[in-house]
Amino acid sequence: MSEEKSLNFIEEIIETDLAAGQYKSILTRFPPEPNGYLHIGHAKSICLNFGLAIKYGGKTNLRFDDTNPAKEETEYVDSIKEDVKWLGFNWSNELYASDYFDQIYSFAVTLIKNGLAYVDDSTADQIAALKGSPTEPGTNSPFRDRSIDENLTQFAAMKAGAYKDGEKVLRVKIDMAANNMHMRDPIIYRIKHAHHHRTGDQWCIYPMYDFAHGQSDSIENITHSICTLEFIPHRELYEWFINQLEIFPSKQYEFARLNMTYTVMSKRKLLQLVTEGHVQSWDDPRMPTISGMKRRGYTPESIRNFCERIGIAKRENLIDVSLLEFCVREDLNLKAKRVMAVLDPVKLVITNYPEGQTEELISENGPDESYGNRKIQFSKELWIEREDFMEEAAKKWFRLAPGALVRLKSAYIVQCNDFLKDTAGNISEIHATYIPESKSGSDTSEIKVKGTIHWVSVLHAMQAEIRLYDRLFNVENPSQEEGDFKEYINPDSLQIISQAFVETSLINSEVGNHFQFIRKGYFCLDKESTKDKLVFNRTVSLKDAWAKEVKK
RNA sequence: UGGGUUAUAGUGUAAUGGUAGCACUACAGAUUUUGAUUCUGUCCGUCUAGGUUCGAAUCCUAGUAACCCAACCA
Repeated sequence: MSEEKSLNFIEEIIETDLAAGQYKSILTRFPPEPNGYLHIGHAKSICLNFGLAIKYGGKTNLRFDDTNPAKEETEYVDSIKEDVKWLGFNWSNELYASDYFDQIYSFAVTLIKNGLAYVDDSTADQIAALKGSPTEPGTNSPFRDRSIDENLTQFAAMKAGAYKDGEKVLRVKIDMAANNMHMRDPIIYRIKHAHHHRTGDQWCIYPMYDFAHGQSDSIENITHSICTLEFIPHRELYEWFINQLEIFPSKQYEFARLNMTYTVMSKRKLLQLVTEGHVQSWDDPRMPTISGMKRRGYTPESIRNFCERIGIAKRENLIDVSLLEFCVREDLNLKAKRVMAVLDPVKLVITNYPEGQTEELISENGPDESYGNRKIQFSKELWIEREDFMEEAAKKWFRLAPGALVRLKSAYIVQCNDFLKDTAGNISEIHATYIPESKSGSDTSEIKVKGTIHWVSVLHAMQAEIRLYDRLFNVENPSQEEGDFKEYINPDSLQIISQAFVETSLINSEVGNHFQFIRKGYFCLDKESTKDKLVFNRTVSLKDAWAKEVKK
């Protein structure tokens, strides 16, 4: 029957919890900070959190971790919601950490009342200096022993706006000698007179991550709070707050974030690429962002499948981008309508075909009948791919060359008998004769050819702009190289072909349609396309066995 | 030289003391009106050294390496 698929470590935990009756059902959350666009690494987290809830009959909240007004914007909130939906997931509740500011404030007051938090007047530098180092214990702040009443008064004054940014902070009283640096009296509230994208100017103090994230989890009754490895040291604090505040015991689990070859995956770096103009925008098709991949023509199914295949574990990883490309091809192979387009055109003249004659031929749209057929126009002069002709045929060359026979896809077999060169020595025109009885679908010629090439009729072709994308960086792991990661940007990551020719049927294509340009790759219509100027993005090339042969 | 986390083919991920499996990549072949797809096959692995055991990727001991932690970021 169905073979057991092995569980990842989080699924094992959940199954154990469920079997023990610890929870009736699970509740997960996807908690982005709205300070940038989502990337493929977030997709891994989204697929995990939503996927777990789907698998075990639970629910998932979308919660924005918006506790730092200086970095967060509504534009990012909107893009994040769009990207999660596009990936195919539905959240139970759209929530914001800022929804809980009142509640979190009262948690802080509780800690003060219990003698567990104090207002510290030290400067940032002083606090850092007293923090010690990983190998040396810290020192207690001189403000650590303020009275509860004084702390209460001062904290209220902080909230009321009596102080400037940085003048005071609220810290929690734990242990300045703890091995875990996060337990050395962490700051839980800071003063920031900044406009918040949702609460406006209502607050001038904001909770820190450690005093907002876990509290939000707990308020929502999140059962499994899943984050990435770098938060492991925060877990001890996460649990400390839950115990001290006696709130719902959400549990934190950590998995390894996604790294992928030839790209970067930090919002900070991606932001730089955008603001410094190395790419056009967050949704530039070369970006590892969800919106970039969408625009490039990747499908949600292929991304979800990719996330499924890479698995969930705790060790550092660097996933080969070719696995993502495989998933994209696998999906597009099933979905993309086949059409013909010539990217680097050279003219082929069928010398024995009647001048002025046009023929309507039938071509299949896909690998089987369910895709249907379409009509294509054939005439005396055709555009073919420059690389499909060789003046002197190489070994194992199946394409056009003087004297060689080749099939024009869905049309006739032709034989090349001449070619012309321009003054610069480039091939300017190729002459061939066609074999009338070799017509596709009713071939009685009994001629076998090894090569089939694509073409479009000169008379009927439409001009189009085609954008080819290559990897954004020319080293596997730009973040790990010496110096600035931007030194490793691939200067040729975008190639624009302004004079390509595509078949007429493409006039009706829409943004979001996927095509296979036969023998050239998968393409989609770009959002910058207009009726007068079609613009296509190459999503991914086809595997190319000949290119490999040439390399050898 | 503190604490934490992780080590399985080139990459990623299984095997929970009992035949080291799967996918991608690479390579070879078959089919093909896309040098695509599809199909078949091949190469390649348990961090090191000891130990326990009939039997160890798994348990024990000692090493080694990588990553994370000293933001009023998340």
